[in-house]
Amino acid sequence: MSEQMSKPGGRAPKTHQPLGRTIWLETARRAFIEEGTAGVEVNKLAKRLGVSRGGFYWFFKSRKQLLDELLTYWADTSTVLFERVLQQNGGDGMREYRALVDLWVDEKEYDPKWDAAVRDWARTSRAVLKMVQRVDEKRISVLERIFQDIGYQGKEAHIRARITYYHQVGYYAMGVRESRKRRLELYPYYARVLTGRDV
Amino acid sequence: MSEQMSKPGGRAPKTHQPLGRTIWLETARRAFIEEGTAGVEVNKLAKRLGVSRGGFYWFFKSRKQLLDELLTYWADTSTVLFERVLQQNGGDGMREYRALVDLWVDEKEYDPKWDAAVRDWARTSRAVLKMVQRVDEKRISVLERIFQDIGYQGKEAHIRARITYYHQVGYYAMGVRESRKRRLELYPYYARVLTGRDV
DNA sequence: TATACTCCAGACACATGTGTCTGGTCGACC
DNA sequence: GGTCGACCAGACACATGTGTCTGGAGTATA
Repeated sequence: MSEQMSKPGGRAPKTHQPLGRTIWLETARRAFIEEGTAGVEVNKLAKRLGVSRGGFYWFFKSRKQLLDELLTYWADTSTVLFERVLQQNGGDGMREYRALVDLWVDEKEYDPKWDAAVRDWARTSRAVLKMVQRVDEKRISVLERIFQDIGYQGKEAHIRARITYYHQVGYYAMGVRESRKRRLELYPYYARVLTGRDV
Repeated sequence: MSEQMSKPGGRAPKTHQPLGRTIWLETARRAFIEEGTAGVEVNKLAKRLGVSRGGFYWFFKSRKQLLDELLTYWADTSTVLFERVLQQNGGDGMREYRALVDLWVDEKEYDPKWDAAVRDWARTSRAVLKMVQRVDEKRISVLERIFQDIGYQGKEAHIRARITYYHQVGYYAMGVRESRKRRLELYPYYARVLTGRDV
């Protein structure tokens, strides 16, 4: 969420974003992850919150506006984690690679379901597709940088970045459910193929 | 499509599949690919066909039955193409690999959008997810066989099969749009990483 | 020609979604 | 204590979806 917090000072000091708004948004996000856009219906959200729809339209102009905000929310928060990997492991390619995989396997900060739901949405909406593609490009360029740091040049770094990223997207798109233990166990095998280096 | 054929006895000659039924199904399939399950609504299908909904319920008990048939239809037709690759290139791993990639790049017989739409659906339906996972397993075992034919043993063949398949699923899930020319141009680079062999 | 069967149009009853509007409740301020 | 603004309940009008039912066309069969 960008900046609609609290009311720290007086009655409404300055940008008093009323609390209820973020609750609607977060509820919408959860419903969206579970059921896709079909789940983001004012009726259903109100039922989840145990209130009537009356308040919703005080915060949002329409259901469409809510969906738009959901998308920009995702876009705003979806690339920072990737870029942080570069900042925190500057230069050491294999360390960067490892850090990224940890991010994926942990599924704490990075939520693949959030990603997958947006990707579904993109299938039936041009605007969403464009947004998702911009995010994907950014992420792939991060991966490309990692493979460059590992020692690959130009096109090979790019191809390895794409294979690694597509592979990851496919993994989540397929809805594979493996234990963390097994994923860590398989890690070196994947790493060897994808990085072409011993691990 | 399992077994809702005809009415062999009557005047309709033999297996006279009443034409209308397959038209409804095929229209549903197209709508499903374009808009997901939300597009498979009797109202919209009727509008597409320029008729009223009256006839639909003569062929189908309900919208749910139509969706069920759509799923089994997909499952029945979705693995045969993969298995044919093995049958037609028996033994020669690199030929098999090449044949499979041709299948993917051509997008004539194999329709990735049909796949992607079902995968979206699986995100919000347990039953569909199970079906998709069974199909994925079958396909991966075909790929595993290919990598075995290339010369990899046990776990390595399995991992390479999974990377290749996940990569492909991710590619389509991301909605990448590249020219056939460019995909063929990149082919050797991918092949070298994925097969670990020169091409 | 009479009959029977396949298939469709359109009305009905019902459910569920959206967005608007009116009338409140509640707490913070003067 | 009165006022004002943030917020919510619930009714309304409307749209769109499902599934049922009735009354047919149209065509092949007897």
